[in-house]
Amino acid sequence: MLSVETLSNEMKKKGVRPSFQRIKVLEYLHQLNEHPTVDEVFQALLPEIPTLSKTTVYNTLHTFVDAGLVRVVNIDEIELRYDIMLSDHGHFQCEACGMIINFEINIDSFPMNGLKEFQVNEKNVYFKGLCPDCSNQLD
Amino acid sequence: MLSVETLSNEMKKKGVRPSFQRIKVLEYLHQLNEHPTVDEVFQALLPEIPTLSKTTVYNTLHTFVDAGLVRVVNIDEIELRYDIMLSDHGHFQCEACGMIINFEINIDSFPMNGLKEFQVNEKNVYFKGLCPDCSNQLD
DNA sequence: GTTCCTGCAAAAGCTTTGCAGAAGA
DNA sequence: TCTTCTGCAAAGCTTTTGCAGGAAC
Repeated sequence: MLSVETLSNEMKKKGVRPSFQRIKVLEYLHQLNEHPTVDEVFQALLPEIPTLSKTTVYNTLHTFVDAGLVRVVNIDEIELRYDIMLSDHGHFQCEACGMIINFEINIDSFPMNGLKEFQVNEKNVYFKGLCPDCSNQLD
Repeated sequence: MLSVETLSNEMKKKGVRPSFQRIKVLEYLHQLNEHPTVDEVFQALLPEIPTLSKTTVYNTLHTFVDAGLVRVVNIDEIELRYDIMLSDHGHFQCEACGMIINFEINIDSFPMNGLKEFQVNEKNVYFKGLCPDCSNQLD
């Protein structure tokens, strides 16, 4: 559990003003360590912040993405998801239960052709399939 | 330019009835060889098929995806895109002009950990950055 | 005092659903 | 005849925008 000061400093370093709502959103992303949708963040914080509005969650997540505190994960075909883990990694989504996990992957070592003159700023890898639990249940 | 028979056979092989609208959509995907959105397909075919409805484009693309004739590309954060190229490849999207290109990539050779017990059915790689043209214009 | 943040309400945009008529097997 | 396909209209959902009040600097 990260302290409020740690979270505040993380934001200040990126030029984001640490409001109460923003601290709570960032705290939630850190402790969940998953890939929530906007609505999941909103629903999770609503009991603690009854006056919270979904607009604020949108604003906050956009601010975080712009500041480089959070990454957008574009696996789900309906809703955007947000990931606090900024280092290069892949995502795996189970087609049965929908869960998303990170996995280590060395993206720089990819053998690729045709991008020699391109300036690559962002690399994303996502796989889909069945997680072990769902795979066993289907047997 | 693929003939109507070739396109029809491609559909029949996958159990899709080759209607006029479906042939036109598949023909467009083949000849464009890019990654259009639903609306781009719709706008492109509207002059030729003035009675075409966007619902039909949605229906057709869903049918194609279900039949394995087309893949969904999930790069753009707003709209879904459709790709006629079924072999493994990566996508690169230019952050300035928005264009999307395919690039060769040997996904099976990825060094990865943590997915040993997972059944992987689909692999996606997309990069973002600047294409050579936009990169030069910014200099 | 000025700028930034929050959150309600409304709008916008993409996608899906219901359904009736048309087309095809 | 029976199933499938098309396309209009309406609904559903996620996300964005406008704006007014409040908080922070």
